[in-house]
Amino acid sequence: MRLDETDHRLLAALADDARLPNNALAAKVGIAPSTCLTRVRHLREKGVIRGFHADVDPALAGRPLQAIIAVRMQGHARSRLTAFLHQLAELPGVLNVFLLGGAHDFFVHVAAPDSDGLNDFVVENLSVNPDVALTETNLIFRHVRASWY
Amino acid sequence: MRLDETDHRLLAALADDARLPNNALAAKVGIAPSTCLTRVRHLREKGVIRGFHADVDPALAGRPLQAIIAVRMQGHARSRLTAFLHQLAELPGVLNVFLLGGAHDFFVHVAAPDSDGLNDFVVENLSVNPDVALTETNLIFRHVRASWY
DNA sequence: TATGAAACAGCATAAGT
DNA sequence: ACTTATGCTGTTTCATA
Repeated sequence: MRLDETDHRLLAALADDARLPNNALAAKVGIAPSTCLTRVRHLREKGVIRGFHADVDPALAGRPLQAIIAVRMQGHARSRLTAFLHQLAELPGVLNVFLLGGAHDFFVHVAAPDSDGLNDFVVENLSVNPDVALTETNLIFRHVRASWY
Repeated sequence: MRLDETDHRLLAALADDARLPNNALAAKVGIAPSTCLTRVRHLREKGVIRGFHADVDPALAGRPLQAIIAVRMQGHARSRLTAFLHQLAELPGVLNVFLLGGAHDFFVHVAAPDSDGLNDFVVENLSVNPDVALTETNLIFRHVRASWY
């Protein structure tokens, strides 16, 4: 699939404001509303746009403490990596999970209510798992969601 | 600010689908549309909802190669951390920037068109900066955006 | 394939209970 | 906080180029 300049401008506009009405979006990009509608629909159907999400501030939603936990698995557990990836993503407070190549196997981006909650998360969901070799918790002081789009 | 059960359900629903119409949202949560409208407005005004964004697949938008680059700064550059944080967030291809406590100062989550593009990013934006002590590039094989909400 | 017009449907808003 | 009513805007379809 090939994206032209107009598509990129549509993506940029919707990444900035997912609720931009079709009329306003069309005007912003310089095409007719009907054209705009079909283009956006195509972008969704092709999977270029995966969805529209509200960006909730974890701190104001009761989880002020964020961390990225680096996880290394035991060598023999390689076959279970993908299953574990999705298992982690279902846990409360988990924001993102990254499957990596390199020194670590996972980065788990998590938001916890407090220090105890974070510790509990690591112990109960990671350390307790015999496939997990080691974890390394990095506290997040600031998180900037970039505008790219 | 205190969030009740209804607020949490609103947040969960909008985090899942930012474009859910107010009517449908109200029905889903079990409140009247007008009540729903005012509650969502409050959540936005208070900053609990920071915005609504389209989730664009970087791979299908011309940037199939993702990485998380760990960055350590020189000791004397601590005062410039925040400025650098926002500077990084403006660069093309940058998805997230995390300011950390611990062994590393930053994690930079970036999407590049290819291997050369990724290398260029690290060299031109990080290595070239005298405040940067070292970088460690971790390739991302899979990325799951968790459903928490 | 993009456009423009016109009919339709559906929502946001604000009143009153 | 809910219900109802109103005005309006987005959305869709179709014909056209």
